[in-house]
Amino acid sequence: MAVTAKDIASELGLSQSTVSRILNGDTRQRISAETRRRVLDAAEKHQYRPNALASALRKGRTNVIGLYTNQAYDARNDFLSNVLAGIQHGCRAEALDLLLPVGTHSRTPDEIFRTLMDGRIDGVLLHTSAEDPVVSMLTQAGMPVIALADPAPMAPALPCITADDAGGMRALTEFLLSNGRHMLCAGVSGASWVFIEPAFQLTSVQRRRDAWCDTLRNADVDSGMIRVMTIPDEDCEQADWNALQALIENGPGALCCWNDRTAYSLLRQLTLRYGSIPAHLAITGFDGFLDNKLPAHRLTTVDCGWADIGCRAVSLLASSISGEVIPAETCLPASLILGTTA
Amino acid sequence: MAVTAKDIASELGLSQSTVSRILNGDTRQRISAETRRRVLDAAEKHQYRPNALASALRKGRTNVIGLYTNQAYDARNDFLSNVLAGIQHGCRAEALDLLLPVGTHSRTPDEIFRTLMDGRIDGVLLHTSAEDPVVSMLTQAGMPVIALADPAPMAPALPCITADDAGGMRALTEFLLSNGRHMLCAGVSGASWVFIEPAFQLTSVQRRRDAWCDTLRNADVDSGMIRVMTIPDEDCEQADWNALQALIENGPGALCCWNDRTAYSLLRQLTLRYGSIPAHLAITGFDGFLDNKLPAHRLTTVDCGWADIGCRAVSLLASSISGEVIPAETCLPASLILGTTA
DNA sequence: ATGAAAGCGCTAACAG
DNA sequence: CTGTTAGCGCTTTCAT
Repeated sequence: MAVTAKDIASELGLSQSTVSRILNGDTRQRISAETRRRVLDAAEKHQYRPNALASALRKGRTNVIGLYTNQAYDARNDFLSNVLAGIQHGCRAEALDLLLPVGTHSRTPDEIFRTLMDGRIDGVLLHTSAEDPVVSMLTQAGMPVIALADPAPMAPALPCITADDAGGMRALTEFLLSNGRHMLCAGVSGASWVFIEPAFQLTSVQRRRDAWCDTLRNADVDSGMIRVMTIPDEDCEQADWNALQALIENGPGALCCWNDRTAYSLLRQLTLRYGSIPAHLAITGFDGFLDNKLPAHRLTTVDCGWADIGCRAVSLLASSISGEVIPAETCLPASLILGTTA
Repeated sequence: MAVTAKDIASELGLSQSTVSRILNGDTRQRISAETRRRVLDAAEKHQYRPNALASALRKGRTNVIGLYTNQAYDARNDFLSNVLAGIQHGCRAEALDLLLPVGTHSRTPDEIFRTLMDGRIDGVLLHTSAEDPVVSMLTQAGMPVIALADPAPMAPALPCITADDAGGMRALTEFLLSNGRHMLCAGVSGASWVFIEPAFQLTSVQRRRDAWCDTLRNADVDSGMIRVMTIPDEDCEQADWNALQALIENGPGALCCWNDRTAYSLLRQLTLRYGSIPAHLAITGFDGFLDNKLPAHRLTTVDCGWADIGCRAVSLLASSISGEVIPAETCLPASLILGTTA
């Protein structure tokens, strides 16, 4: 059985509250150097460690935050892996621990809400869709919350941390217009500009698409050559390949995928269908998830710094927990990664 | 402020314990259907959720387990990513949540031990070196523990879960001998057999190396052609390339890397030095971490099912927590993955 | 400078 | 069938 403050107190003939006071380094009251030493020694000797549960119950503060995502955790999920690594980093800086309440997908919103609100955590990092009822339940209950990556349009009050979708996409598109494969340079007409996005709508998707369209229009690209193509999910296997094929075989073009996962699936499909990536195509992604094993190609993409975002999210949440007012949106810069696909 | 059982009790004119009893579904005592209904309704109405801290404090059971690793969590760490995914899965099955105590690297063993023993967790999954003092501190303190992947030679009592290192390596080596690139077939003499392992010694490394050596000797491979090469870390950049080059340019050979990470680094180095992977070489790894983006090669390796191991580890830990005796070692099968590198 | 006491919210033994 | 009581281990007034 673990040794308690009470044990130490009775061994030393002191009251438990005195022991607690000393061990907490309470500076407001004066304590005799003598007693302090005795208590500290005894604590050391018995390997005393305060019970975090009791302390948290009393203080109403656990120093644990939770991560709630509606995605199944999966080693293949680069986004989650990267963000999680950053969160861990941030937790260390803030002296917080991280609780991963599991099975949060595949349970009812109500159950999830209960799990999240059972007193074990001080705040929650959210990565879920805007329609997720859990979000509003949490905010209504007053749980400190930071949304990761996507501002929730339905809950404008929800603070969030994002990558600079617009800035990153602008940089990427300007690169394509000025320095990309020569067939695409601003002067060249006849090049097709295709933006590939998923059927589900996220704020980040919209922001990227809009920045892309705007940048092209500002560069006087013929709007007849600009096209947004929707795929059901994130995988280009499901794309409308009749349309895509027509575009591809018609001449030079840029296939701008809304994120890296879609870009990789596009590269895969092109390789399968054409034997290799047609040289007159520029393919780009967005996220900065580079292959760390055997890169057959280095994707041209935008580094969102997802790990930094995870880390920063924790520090924001910590501020929120301690009652500070935090900005509605914190947007971190995104930077271009020049690969070989554009 | 959250609504408590006491609130509900006073609203209904009942005692708090009655409320608690009903909400816990205590079946030992009979409760009037009438009261039950009233309590349940009130709980529902007020969105009552029991405080997990108070409950845990009282019961001495938190239903949370911890993961302690001496590695820094990193999105690039395939092992951790895979195991973590499996752990999450296992936690769901056991109705446990997972606490990631952070900064466990970069703190003193004593601090880590304190963090792990502060009452928040019922058991710990370990992934660390055998010499880590935290391990013996935990076992001595009676904390239920399962070691992941590597049996700790110093603490034979420590239950662990492993992949079948020997079986997997045997299957892999036999494949090389019988079906691999034809220059290596059993009949062909003059082929070099190199096992590449790290300077640090783990049980899994030894088991793999021994199974490899044994299988070759049993196949009557000239022991003069068998060689174990040590690299400082896991990266082949640091290998003795003079020796390696001599072997490679001397004729056909198999370069058997102790794990996938080393194998990928070897493939990278070979590509850098020779322009491509020399056709007369067979390269193999061990782990089953395949590239999910743009595989330039598909590594021939052994699937250890790390996610399954993570999942199973949780179920073992759950048994251990509830007092059951669990086997010293649980070894899960490993299976061959036939790629293009051997 | 230290002690006594109240209580965080819950469970579980014991009464009745 | 339900209420009373006694804690779990800690923090935090309020006394002394």
